[in-house]
Amino acid sequence: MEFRDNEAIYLQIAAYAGERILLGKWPADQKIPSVRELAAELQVNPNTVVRAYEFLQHKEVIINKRGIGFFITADARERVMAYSRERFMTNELPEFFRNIYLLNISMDELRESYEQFKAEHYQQPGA
Amino acid sequence: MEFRDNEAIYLQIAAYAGERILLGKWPADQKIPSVRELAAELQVNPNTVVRAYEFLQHKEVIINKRGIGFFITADARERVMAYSRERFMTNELPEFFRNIYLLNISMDELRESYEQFKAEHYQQPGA
Amino acid sequence: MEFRDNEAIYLQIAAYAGERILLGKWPADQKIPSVRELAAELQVNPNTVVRAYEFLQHKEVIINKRGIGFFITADARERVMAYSRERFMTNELPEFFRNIYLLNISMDELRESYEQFKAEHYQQPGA
Amino acid sequence: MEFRDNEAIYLQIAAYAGERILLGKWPADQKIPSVRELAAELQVNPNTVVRAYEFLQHKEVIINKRGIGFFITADARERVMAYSRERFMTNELPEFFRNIYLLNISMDELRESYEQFKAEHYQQPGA
DNA sequence: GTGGTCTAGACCACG
DNA sequence: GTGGTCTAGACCACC
Repeated sequence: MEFRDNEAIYLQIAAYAGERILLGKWPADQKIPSVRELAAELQVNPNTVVRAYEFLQHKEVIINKRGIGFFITADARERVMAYSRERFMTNELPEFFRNIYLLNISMDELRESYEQFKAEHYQQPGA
Repeated sequence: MEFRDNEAIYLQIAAYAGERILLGKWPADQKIPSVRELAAELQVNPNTVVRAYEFLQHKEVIINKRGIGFFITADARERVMAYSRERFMTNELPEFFRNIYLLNISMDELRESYEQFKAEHYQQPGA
Repeated sequence: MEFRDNEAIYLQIAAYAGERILLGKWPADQKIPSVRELAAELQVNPNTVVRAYEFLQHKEVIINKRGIGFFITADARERVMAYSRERFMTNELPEFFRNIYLLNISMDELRESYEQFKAEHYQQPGA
Repeated sequence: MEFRDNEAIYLQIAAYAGERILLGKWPADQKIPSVRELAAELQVNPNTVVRAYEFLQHKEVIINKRGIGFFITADARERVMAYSRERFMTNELPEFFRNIYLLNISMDELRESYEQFKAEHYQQPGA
């Protein structure tokens, strides 16, 4: 995994976890990698993973079973969806609309571009 | 003017200037507010406006006539359009597509929401 | 039994044992549950019960008869009372007073709340 | 300032700030010490103060004005009162009642002890 | 000057 | 083994 430098690494890790949850790859009650494991895998300092997990724990997306590790909460999916949508609506969408207006980009262009994006990134293998 | 806290203030000021240029409110060759004027108006540190103007100057959108002030360059509009579009396409759009896919937001929802946004922000009163 | 997450589980188990002793439910010389029994009942790691029993043994509240099990000591009640009171007076009470002062909670409120607490938790049914 | 070792230092710092706010020593809109200042004063690592300030910021008790520092929010007092009371009621009070019941401590003893405590710690000089 | 982040490394309690 | 905390030190963007 490679990190963009315009966003804190620990937030990118949290976002990555959120994405896995939304995609159903980390179902409820499943144990997630330990701090040390994930740090080794991502080649970051364990403290950075700790910060990411603190964020998710604070959002009640994961929960710590002491001495054992972190687990996905029962309603993690709904929670991730909720705060992601919240963030999207208030932070990203107005900026996005402002940009496409000023740059004179039409919704039809977007639709086309989006189809291509989905095909590239989320293509189902059996298509 | 109020600033979002997820982006540097000087960049928001530069974006504000870019918007005025794109909307034709700051035409070519026009003098723009002095650093001190704008700092006072926006209630920010003058250094912050300096950084914004440095950014615009570096993009050749404004030019400094020493002792007089900053002026919009002849092809400012094209330049703003160019680098804004560049930034939009490479930075924002992929992230945006990823989000609407994960959050399951349809293009039809977006279209509707966009119409409302335009009505609220860019509606000319005498149309 | 459910555990609070602001205190070590083994200490909560030890406190639970102390409570039973103070309430006279575990009289002197009585055998207490084996480590494995209690671990199974509380659904915790046996090591956790071991630590709780070590704590109580160190306080001379229980004693190990090898091959047989743990037994309540003759003066267990007095010992529990002593160290609990010690802990209460030096650790909890000052913090408690500081809190009710800052939060502006009166002793009358407390008295009322306490009566309710006793009624809920320690009311004997046949009174 | 000296720290107890049964609670994280950063939480003790946050609690110290909360106390100052409740006592009116840090009124709304006031700037609080910078991370580095407070770290030097308390002789802890700056990161530890950062964690304390993160906690308070998350509770909306302080707010960061970028490049300037942290400031007490307008309703900081109410917020500190709210979450402190919440914590007190759910975490400390039941434990406290359980203890005084088991230790057979009367409310009259407490009242007396409390008066003494107040006299020692919060005595007004002009009495 | 301000806070924000990250690394490296350590120690600890807990299960 | 697990996470939680702290230190030391560094670099950075920003105001």
